[in-house]
Amino acid sequence: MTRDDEGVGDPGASTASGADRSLHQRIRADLEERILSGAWSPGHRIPFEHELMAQYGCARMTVNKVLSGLVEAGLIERRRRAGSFVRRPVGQSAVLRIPDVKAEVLSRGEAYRYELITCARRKATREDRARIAVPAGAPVLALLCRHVADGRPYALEDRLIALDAVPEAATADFSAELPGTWLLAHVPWHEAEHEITAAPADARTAARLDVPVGTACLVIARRTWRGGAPITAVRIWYPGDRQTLVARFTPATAAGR
Amino acid sequence: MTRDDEGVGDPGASTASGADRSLHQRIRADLEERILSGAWSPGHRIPFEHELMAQYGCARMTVNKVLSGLVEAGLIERRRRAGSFVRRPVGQSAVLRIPDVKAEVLSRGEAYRYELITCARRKATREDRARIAVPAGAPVLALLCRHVADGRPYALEDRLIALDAVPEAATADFSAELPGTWLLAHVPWHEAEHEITAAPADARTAARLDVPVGTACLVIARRTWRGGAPITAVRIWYPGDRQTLVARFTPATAAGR
DNA sequence: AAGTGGTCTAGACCACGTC
DNA sequence: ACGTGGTCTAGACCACTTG
Repeated sequence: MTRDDEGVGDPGASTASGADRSLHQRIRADLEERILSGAWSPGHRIPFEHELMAQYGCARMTVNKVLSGLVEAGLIERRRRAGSFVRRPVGQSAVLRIPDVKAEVLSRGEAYRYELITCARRKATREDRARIAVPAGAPVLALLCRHVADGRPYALEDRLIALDAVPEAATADFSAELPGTWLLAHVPWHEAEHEITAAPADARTAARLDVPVGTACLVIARRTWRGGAPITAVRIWYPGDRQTLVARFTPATAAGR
Repeated sequence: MTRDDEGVGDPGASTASGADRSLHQRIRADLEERILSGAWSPGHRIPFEHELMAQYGCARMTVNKVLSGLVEAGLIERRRRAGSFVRRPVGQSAVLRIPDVKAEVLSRGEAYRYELITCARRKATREDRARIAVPAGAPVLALLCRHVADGRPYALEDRLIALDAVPEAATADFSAELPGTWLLAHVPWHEAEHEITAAPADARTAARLDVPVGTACLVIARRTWRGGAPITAVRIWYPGDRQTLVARFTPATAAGR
């Protein structure tokens, strides 16, 4: 009756790894291992709920919780009457984490410094409004700042903040605090869009980054909204030879978890 | 006793949006809406399970399923005795989806063509082994191919395949089928790493992409493993002025969902 | 038509952390 | 110590889908 009188469904439970976790966690780990190791390849039919019940000697709700979790994680899909099947990994798509600049530099073991170059309040120009969708004439804060690693320019940050959405930004001291950090603390975002592209450094950008004109740069543009209203738009220029974005992941992280 | 005799917890259920979904889906949508809209800001304490039970007139397991789902989605965190709280959005980090080249081109509404330029089987050179960690002397397949959109070179793909791991690749016809697609169908990957960088096009690459030498290119390098064994390493060069990677997401997608 | 998953209930005991 | 979440049970009815 209890889950302890069944040994069949608990392969390797006597080893350290299977100990002292909850039953549904052990079942989930078992199934995930089979899927991620390839033992159950995409399309493979997972045992029915009643079979897993018998194997692990537990109630149906318990295996159901596990299988629902695997669906939410994108590892399997379920069809009534047919069964549960291992999902094919998501196309060629992938997921990439972009750390913030300061954390990035510090994690490379280099000294970090930040410099505010310009900070101007103005009514949004036509050019501004192409970057951040505020109404005509709405006030924006335009920031230009430089991230410095071990004394060398590391990245250039060019940011607009919609002051209607974030009026407190007008009085914030961005020479002391990173704009990104300040915004995150004061205005949680709810939607964001990233655009990554390669572009040659124009004369002004090249001078500020201390690289030759035309140097291939990685440009990351991020725009964030809160409830549909634009908050900020930022472009970060990285000289291409110094910066790479790296991501490591498994299908589980890519598919939904 | 049943869930129908309670009106309090079901705001807006009479509208079309709340109809005919399961109870836990409606509860989840309710809570997610409050969180993502900012009505419940980060740190806010969500009602206790027993409160939600009363509000929605349902069993504890039902609200528990909802709250567990929100944890898995990274939207809340729960502490015994203390309660459930809205999570702070993940740092400056972000998530980016990289679609595969063919889907990318077709989604832009352009005609897609693919050309195999070279396909060579060889023992891994020192240079190959810097890209793909196979044993010395192990056989690899080296492919070079071009993706063409509306008749113009769109991207250059430079790929190595470990033949020890994927012997069937030796006999595959890569002039007919995209290597990436073929691999995905024959060898599901389990770990992958991406590296994104900007680099100037060297003479040979520039010629094959039909751009001036030195053009800033976006280079995406992807390596995949199966159970720790390398399968393939690929570099895709995109002329920077034609290609941008775009990602749109909410904290839920970034945090773990 | 049969069997699958989808959903829900009304209990229960336990572990843990805050009070 | 108390109340929270964590987990689990042994049922139940329903909807869908496939054979």
